[in-house]
Amino acid sequence: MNTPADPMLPVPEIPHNHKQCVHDALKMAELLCVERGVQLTAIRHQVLELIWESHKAVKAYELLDRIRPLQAAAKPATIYRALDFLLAQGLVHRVESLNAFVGCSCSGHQHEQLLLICKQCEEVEERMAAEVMQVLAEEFRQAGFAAHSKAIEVHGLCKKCVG
Amino acid sequence: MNTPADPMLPVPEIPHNHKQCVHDALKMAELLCVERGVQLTAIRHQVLELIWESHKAVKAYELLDRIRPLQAAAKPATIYRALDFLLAQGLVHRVESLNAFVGCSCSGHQHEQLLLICKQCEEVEERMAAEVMQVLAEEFRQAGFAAHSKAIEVHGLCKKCVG
DNA sequence: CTGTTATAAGATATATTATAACATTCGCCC
DNA sequence: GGGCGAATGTTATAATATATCTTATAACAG
Ligand SMILES: [Zn+2]
Ligand SMILES: [Zn+2]
Ligand SMILES: [Zn+2]
Ligand SMILES: [Zn+2]
Repeated sequence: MNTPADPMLPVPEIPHNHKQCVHDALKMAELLCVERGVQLTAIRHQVLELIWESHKAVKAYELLDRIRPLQAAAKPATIYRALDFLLAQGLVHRVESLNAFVGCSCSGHQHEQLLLICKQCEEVEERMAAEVMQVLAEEFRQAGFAAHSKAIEVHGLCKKCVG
Repeated sequence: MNTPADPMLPVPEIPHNHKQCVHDALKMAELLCVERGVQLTAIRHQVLELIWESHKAVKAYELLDRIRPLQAAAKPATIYRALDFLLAQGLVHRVESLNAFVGCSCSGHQHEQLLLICKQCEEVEERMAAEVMQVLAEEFRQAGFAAHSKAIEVHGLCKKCVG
């Protein structure tokens, strides 16, 4: 259907093929939902797809506007319910400091990563940051704190934009 | 004025004298504002005092309700402007994951700490977490990311509540 | 004192984000 | 096809935040 990138060409400067990104994320989501016996309904699938249109964080009401061509009757609850589901399944992250949502690029694994949020291009990079998490765990131990969920959100300029 | 705690008594179980907390925070705020040549006006001072009533994060509209006996004409903008000022001066932190605000217990020094947010008692503990910040800095270096501001917010149970 | 500038606060309206509550429909099992 | 729970439709409203325009006040220069 779409012209695929020639796999023989060296592509040193293009860090990723976004179509592939989206495809992988959706396939993974479908797989995980089947495995877990939960329903990735049409609306939920559409919302996930809309979130994955870019690596930028998307606002709930932006999603609402963008889903209307597909779901004419969509209301805020339509979006928030889909988001609740996707968050519960770990398929998207909420970016607390933006009141926005971004696709999770590692839905299979552990969650609670480091989010690097670019002020310029608005893209959000997710990183496991294993060492950070480990040192953080030690800090909790010292503080006598039993952590349930963590959000590490950093605003700044990404590699591309820092020039 | 207030009965001071006898410094000779061992106080093993009371971790802090909150009146002292508040007093120190307000004095520090006044000092810093003078040093910086910015105005800690009556409204700003009152808002800061209200925020320091406890170590819980406070919502903007709670502050609005609570400032009305003092400022009958207060409107949302009254509070948000005061909060903007206090945030800019590093005198309070915004807790992104709660849309709420908490007094900064180290206004003098560096900012961007780790916030440990208790689900039970709702108190927020602020920690410098120097080692975490250092490892995080290394992570940014690897990612080629130029960090401007960070928020590390962890929800869970604090020492007192974890039992 | 008076004009000028800058900052703060008052006032009104509105934008943005999120949830509650209840009705209806859908998919599935029996 | 009847019953059940999950998902969605629908309406209303709550909660959070900002924009804009006006008025007041302080600091300072001429
Ligand atoms: Zn991509
Ligand atoms: Zn960027
Ligand atoms: Zn205290
Ligand atoms: Zn607690």
